[in-house]
Amino acid sequence: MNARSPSTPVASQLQYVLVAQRLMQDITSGRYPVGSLLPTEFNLCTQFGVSRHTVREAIRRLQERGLVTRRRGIGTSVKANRVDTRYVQTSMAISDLPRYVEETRLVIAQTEDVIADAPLAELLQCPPGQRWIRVTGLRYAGREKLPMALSHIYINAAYGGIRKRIGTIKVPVYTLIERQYGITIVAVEQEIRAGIIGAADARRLSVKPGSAGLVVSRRYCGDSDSTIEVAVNLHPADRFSYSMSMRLQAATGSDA
Amino acid sequence: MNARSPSTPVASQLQYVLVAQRLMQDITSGRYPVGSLLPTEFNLCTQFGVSRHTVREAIRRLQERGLVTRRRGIGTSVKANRVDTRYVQTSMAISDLPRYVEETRLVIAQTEDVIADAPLAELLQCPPGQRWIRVTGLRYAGREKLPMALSHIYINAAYGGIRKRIGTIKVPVYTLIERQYGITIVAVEQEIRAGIIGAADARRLSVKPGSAGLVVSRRYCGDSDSTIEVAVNLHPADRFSYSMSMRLQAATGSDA
DNA sequence: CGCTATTTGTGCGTATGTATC
DNA sequence: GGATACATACGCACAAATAGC
Repeated sequence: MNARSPSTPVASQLQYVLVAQRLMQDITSGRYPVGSLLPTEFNLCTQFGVSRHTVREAIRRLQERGLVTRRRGIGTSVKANRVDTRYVQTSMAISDLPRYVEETRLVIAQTEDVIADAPLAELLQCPPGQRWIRVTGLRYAGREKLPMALSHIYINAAYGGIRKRIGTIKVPVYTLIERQYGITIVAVEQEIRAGIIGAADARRLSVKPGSAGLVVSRRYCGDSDSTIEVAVNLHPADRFSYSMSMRLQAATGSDA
Repeated sequence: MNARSPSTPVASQLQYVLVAQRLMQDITSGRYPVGSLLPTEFNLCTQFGVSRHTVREAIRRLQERGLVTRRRGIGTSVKANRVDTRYVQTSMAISDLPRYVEETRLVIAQTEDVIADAPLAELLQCPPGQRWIRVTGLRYAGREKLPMALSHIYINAAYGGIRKRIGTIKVPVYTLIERQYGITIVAVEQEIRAGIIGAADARRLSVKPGSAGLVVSRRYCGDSDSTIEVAVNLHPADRFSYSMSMRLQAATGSDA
């Protein structure tokens, strides 16, 4: 179709893209060194023969990539001469830690004391023989009839005081612990894997035995990596998916 | 939890910030639920008594925060109703994705042109009928004999120039595109779900048909949410789990 | 100190292009 | 083809921050 050389980028007919590309070239080539000022917007307008709106849209792209900063009354200064993916911080919004709990309700089926045997100690990352409380229940989303998950929540026996409050209010268990014992969850480790739902769990979840499920295990850590709570949720495959998005964080122009 | 209380004084007199705040409130409050469409730009103009330019600037802020996506001819749809949580992912950011690829090798089985039908267009978030390139292959970790994933990579036909280079070097496909076409991946959306591995896929992965698998779909977005690449990986449940850790971060809260 | 010129930031109006239904 | 809705692009005016006189 078009005999363009393989290394040539597709030509965009968009004015502001063209201007942005030209400026990026001029920055990477060293025509506008790091620390120097770009020509003024008005200057670029006449230079490229486009409106100020277009120039600003082009510079906005440079700014989003962390190449320049703009300061009112000063101008647009070059901050970097290449898009550096190493230090570009990716902030991500996890869709559901608090929201997940707020919009679902946990119906508790069972609460029992357990002593951590070897495999459980592995999961909880605690020495074997420790006492824990295991809460088992079904989690429902909104007014859905079918449960979205079968939950097993393990609580360190040291925080057993919250036992009676679980399920009574729409607050995550770890928040209950944080409030009552004045501690803070410092980190969360999460593992997601797939699994087959066995006969017993399938009956509780109202799915066919042998169907696929998503197992989400979360470990809530306090100071010095101590395990405060571990939640294991088994989701039927067709009732839950885990999604998240990561965005490039635009460098804030403030050179604080 | 930095929800703005109604009594909080509004520090900014900027029109587009005010409009953006109002819209964010209406999204988080559920007036505009996730999946619904925002009023049209023209509609918002009359509603807030501002110009379209201002409305667009406000919506741009929502877009930068990952709250909405805009599609020409359709409208502005709500993607999420919460800007941020207390937790920020530390272990697996965009910067770590390249490493994942470097430590694995992709053996390509097939490369073909496809036209996006309705379901594929949904996955790729593109209009139906568009041309894409689909690369199918098996991904191996280290020197393992058994593949860790069956990969389907969809590449926008506009970036077909990288076709021959895939698999030849240990670099992610999206990096190839970024380099050759001078564009930047601005966001990544990821979805994880469970599924049953069918007969054909099971044979390629050397697993028993009907066993469980983890499906990880990643969508790499360029500017204005355009889809540049989509990668769908099907992992046998016993060969892969997705883990990450989040550490508490001081609430950003900075709306500035 | 105030004043002015410069430069980016905000905001308005309008027109046209393009994708979707 | 027409209606709708976002995308691009032009123009203009004024505000706010800065630097220099």
